[in-house]
Amino acid sequence: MGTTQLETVPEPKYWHLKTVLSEALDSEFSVGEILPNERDLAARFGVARATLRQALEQLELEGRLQRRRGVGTTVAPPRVGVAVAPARPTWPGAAGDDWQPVDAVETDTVPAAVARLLETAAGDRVYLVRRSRVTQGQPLAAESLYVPVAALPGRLEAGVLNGPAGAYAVLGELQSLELDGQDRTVELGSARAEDAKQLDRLPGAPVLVVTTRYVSGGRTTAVAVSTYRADTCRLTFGDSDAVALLAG
Amino acid sequence: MGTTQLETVPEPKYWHLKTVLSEALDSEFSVGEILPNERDLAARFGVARATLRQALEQLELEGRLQRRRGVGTTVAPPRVGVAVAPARPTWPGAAGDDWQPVDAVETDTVPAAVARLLETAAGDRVYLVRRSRVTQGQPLAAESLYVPVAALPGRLEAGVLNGPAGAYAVLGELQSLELDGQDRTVELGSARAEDAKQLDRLPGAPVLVVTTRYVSGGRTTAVAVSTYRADTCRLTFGDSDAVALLAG
DNA sequence: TAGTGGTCTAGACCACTAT
DNA sequence: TAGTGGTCTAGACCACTAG
Repeated sequence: MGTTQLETVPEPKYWHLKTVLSEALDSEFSVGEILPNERDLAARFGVARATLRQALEQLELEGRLQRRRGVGTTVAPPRVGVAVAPARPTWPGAAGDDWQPVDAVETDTVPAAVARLLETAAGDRVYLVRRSRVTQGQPLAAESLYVPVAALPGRLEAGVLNGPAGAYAVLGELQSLELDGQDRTVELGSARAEDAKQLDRLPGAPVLVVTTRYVSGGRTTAVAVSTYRADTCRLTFGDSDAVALLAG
Repeated sequence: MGTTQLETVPEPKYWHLKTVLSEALDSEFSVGEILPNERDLAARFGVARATLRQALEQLELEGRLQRRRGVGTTVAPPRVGVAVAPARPTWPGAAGDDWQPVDAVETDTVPAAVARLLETAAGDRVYLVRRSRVTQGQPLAAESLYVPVAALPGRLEAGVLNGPAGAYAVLGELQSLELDGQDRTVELGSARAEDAKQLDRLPGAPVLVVTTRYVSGGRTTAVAVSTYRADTCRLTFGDSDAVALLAG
């Protein structure tokens, strides 16, 4: 201990900056308020714009900020809690789910990861149903539901598939099957171009990818890949007993 | 259609780069293989290093790559599926869970979000138990478990709290209570310095934050905040029926 | 058209790991 | 000590939004 020198912790500037900004957001800003632009902020803190942006990116990742090109940076509202797992297994499109059918097509191009779950071979035909989930005007999630054509009792004509009506048609066929169970995985991903558009984000935006496997008759009958905006969503996996106890 | 000009889509360079690299990873590299260093890669693709890094960051976020300072960039193995929700609610520390107790302390500083769930007031004493989850030598997750001192039947002396033994002591007290239910939320976060260290990542690394609320006697008795490495983990929420069917 | 965030460059230096 | 990824700079231009 021959020196009084404080332990030199070369904490990165952007990290320190993030902390400072985070505290400022708590104390001096309210939800929806617009921050100064990036050039001004960088100048105010005496750092390059790229460094400032690194801090802003982290805060956006944590759901504290919202940035929109051409508009500015605003203080984000708290994340929305989104119920992901219903109390009891149900098919997608069952009464009471929050999804809006968008369209449906028949195809044979299936992501490798999905094909593995469905145990389909290359070239097998599947219905692809696209849906979206919206609350209070804000798009929360986009979903692709894959159902092997062979898994449904009736074959749907290509003519009826277009648009939301087509999506309803496929979902309707599903309800006639008995659902034995389902399981889910959650992982981090980045939005593909198509999803990004639907989510009102730029391609590559961080998303929480929920993969749901529906089991019927001893085999996987459908797979849903739902991508939730990671900046605005908090996924909830409820236990109805616990919820009931606290609510009562 | 008066022009043969292809639609000019100014796809960002880093996005295109990411696609190219991603395909190369699929076809030309195997797990664990070392990529050329960033300066060489950037030169090879004719872009600035910062641009190349933007593409690598995305791929790392998606779990395709693993980068380590001073070492290099390697092709990551597929994400590990981590069971997050046991078939039936159990207290943390119950027989068979994968967590290793690290230590425990008594404190009155609780994150605001946790205090809200526990319905504790400022100054209320809580036990803070830290645990970690490891598979095959790789740290997967770090956890902070908060239990109000008032919620446990017996008061633990400060002396017994240090180290893993202290953690076991608190967890042991919990088992004596009846667990009515639990629920969980999953959201994206960035690793705090302490967690980052435990996870062998840099501060700010993306993590999946699982918040579990344990309900006993009609109130929230404990809250666990578990942070999983987002790059290496895929959280699974199993349905034992479905799993049993597929396994059989 | 003015102002915003998004992309990109060509450097520099630092922190860390392995030899 | 050499080589890696991590941080940082000071610019430039582009894509988008709104008045």
